[in-house]
This record gives sequence, structure tokens and C-alpha cells, in this order.
Amino acid sequence: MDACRTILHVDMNAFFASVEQQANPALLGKPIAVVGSSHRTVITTSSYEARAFGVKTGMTPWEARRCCPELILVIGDNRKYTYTSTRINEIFRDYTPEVEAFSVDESWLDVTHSLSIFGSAETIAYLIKARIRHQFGITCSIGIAPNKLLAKLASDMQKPDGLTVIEPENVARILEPMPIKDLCGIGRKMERHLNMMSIYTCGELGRCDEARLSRKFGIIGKRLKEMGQGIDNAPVVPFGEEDDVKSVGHSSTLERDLDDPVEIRRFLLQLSEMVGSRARRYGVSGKTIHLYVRYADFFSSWGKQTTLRNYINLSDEIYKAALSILNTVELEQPVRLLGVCLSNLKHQAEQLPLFADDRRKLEATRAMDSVNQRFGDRVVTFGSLLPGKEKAGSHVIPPSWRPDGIKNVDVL
DNA sequence: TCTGGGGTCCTAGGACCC
DNA sequence: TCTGGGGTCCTAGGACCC
Repeated sequence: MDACRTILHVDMNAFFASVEQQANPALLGKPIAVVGSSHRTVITTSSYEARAFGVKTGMTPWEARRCCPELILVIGDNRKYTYTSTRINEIFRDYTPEVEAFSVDESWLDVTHSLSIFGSAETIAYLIKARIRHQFGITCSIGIAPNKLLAKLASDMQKPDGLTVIEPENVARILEPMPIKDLCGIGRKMERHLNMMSIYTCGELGRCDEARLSRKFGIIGKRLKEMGQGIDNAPVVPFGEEDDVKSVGHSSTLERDLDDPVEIRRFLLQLSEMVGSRARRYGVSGKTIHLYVRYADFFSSWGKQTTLRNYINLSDEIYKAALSILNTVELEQPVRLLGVCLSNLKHQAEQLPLFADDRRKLEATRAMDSVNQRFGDRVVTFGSLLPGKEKAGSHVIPPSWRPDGIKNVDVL
């Protein structure tokens, strides 16, 4: 096998909430939760003070207030989080160029080749913790281990402000009693399936017959056994070397359920414009359009996709394709959520359209994009969006957000 | 006052071609 | 005309992560 590596996993503690508490010292030491502006929002992150009352991610503000009547709700400010996340990742790169952002608040660092410079992985971890605390006033938990899987497991073992080392010789002892769902990649369903096979701990998973796992889970079987043994050869993939983006999508829950076709179409156009402008910024176009609808009852929903002959990324072309899908369906209930996603992507240099009309359309799109990039999304938009009775509520970025440019979106 | 948003990967089944 | 197999592309849906 390959040479022994040393990997750090850095997990920012209650990231969005901690950033807000630093930005407004009146919130320090108080139970707070970060939410979106829509009345249909959920808790994105809560401070440790709030978690002590049982406040959890995904709760509605109403549920959260029931746990914690003093809870302070803060509407998320994405610019603060993306700015802080980007600066923190710059700190990481002072210690190794091999930094992979897993999400807005988690990164892996391969420090194997930095140990001789800084002495030890623990030293690097302490330096990083001190700098983040000094510069941003927030804490993180760091795991140190021979691979990404174990480093992530380690960073979860002490929160907040923890530092946990899993030495190669201790892997088996630590994994033996560890519940399988603590492994990144084993969720609720997988846990249940494994439990039905009498597998509850990583130790049991690691000893399980590979053929038995493969019969049940297919090609994942081998991987599952390895996970139980703490084996993970996945490399840390640094900035700019990731796989190409595979899809670009936006979905949004409406402020109120809609059944007016005109309003539904207007919202669809708005989503198409968001998808299109991001695809153009990435320099990608795609030929599969996916439309997703969730109905008022929350539980029933459907998704349909269509694949075109041509690659597109202009907003009105995306809209047309999404609308053509919508038109094939008789809506059964008012609509709660709409989503549009562009996939089957091609990274391409832009071609000048053949016809003058199309060239003018492209120029108008570029002008619109450049204004929006300077002044924020949707300052300039299509006329039919302007009546804007149904403005989308502002969303807190999903924690899976990564700084632009982390994904490889270069024009070929 | 019920229940967010952005992704990736995998599987199964069907259409179509050679 | 019937039969089978492999490869590719497509749609639909589910599981997982943050």
C-alpha cells in the first residue's frame, strides 16, 4: 500500500452562529440560531448555548422556540460566511498546498510533506486553531489521522474546540466499539440495513465477510468493509484539481403555495435565470433539464427530466425546456416548492451565434450577467419577473457551499 | 407558524444500435 | 424471421453528505 500519510480534518464549530456572535458581541454567550428570511425557513445552525436546550439543525423556528424560549433568531448573511470561509482556507494553505474544502466549514489538509517544516501535525493543528481564534474569534475541532475517513471521525470526537489524534497503531482499538453511523458515508438507511445483519459497530463491520456485504450492497460492499477497518485511500484533492462540476441547480420553497399558472411560470423563470447565470459564470452549458415539484402537502412530489439535442445555458432556453416539462403534467395540488437543474454539462469555449438576432440576445445576456455580478444577483432581470409579487425569500447558503473556483470550471 | 437548499453517486429498467 | 448479447444513452428514484 502507499506510504503513511498524515491528514487533518478541520471542522468549524457552529460556524454560521459563531460568525454571527463575533459580528455582534451582544449575541455572545446567548442561544442563537441562524435562519433564512422566509417564514418557511428552518434552523441552519445554532450556537452551543442553543444546542444545550435541544435546538437542532432542521427544526422550524417554532419548534426551536419551544425547546428554548429565549432563542434569538438571526437572519443569515451569506457574504459573511463565504468571506470567512475563504480566509480560513487561506490560513490552511500556509501549512500545505494540499487543502480540500469539503464544505463551507470543513476542510481536509494533507500535511504529510509539511511535518519536517513544522515539527508535527499537532503543532500545525495548534497553530491553525490559534490563528482562527485570533483572527475570527471562533473555534474549530481538528482530527489528525492517517486518512480522510479517520481524520473526519476524529474531529467529531471532541466538540467544541477539540483536537483528537488517531495514531495508526490505535485505529483498530478505537474503531472496535464505534457505532457504524459515526462513519462518514453511513446514513440512517444504511445503518438500518447493517443492523438487520447484526452489524452495529465498526469492529463488526470490518470483520464481516466481504462477499456477504457485496451480495447485499453491490459494489459498495468492499468499500463498507474497508470503512469498518479504517481503510481509506482517497487522496486530498486540492483547489483547482477537483472533478468538473456535474450539475447546476436551484430550488426554492415558495412563501405561500401557488396554484395560479401565471405565478408558477414567473417563479420558474426566476429559477431558470438563477441557474442560467450561474452556468454562464462557470462557463458550462448542459443538455439535460430537470424540473422538480413538491406539492402543498409536503410529502408528494415528482421530478422529470428531458434531454435536448443541443447544449444550452441561456436563461430563457432553460426556462423553455423546464416549462415544456411542466406543460406535460396536470398539477394535482398547489405547488410548495419548485426546482430547476441543468446537468449533462459540457465545459466549452463560447461560440458566437450564427444569426444576428442570437448575437444580440447573447450580448444582452452578457450585459445583464456583468451588472448582476457587480451589484448582486437579480438587480437586472427579465421584465416578467419585475412585478415580483412572489419574491423568493433570501436563503442561507447551504452548508455544502464551496467557494467559487474550488470546482474546476475552467473554459476549455 | 409545521418541516431548507445544493450537490454527488448508484441502481434499475427501457430504447436503440451493432 | 427469430434469438441473444454487449454497449450506450436516457429517465426515474433513492441514499448520502454538508
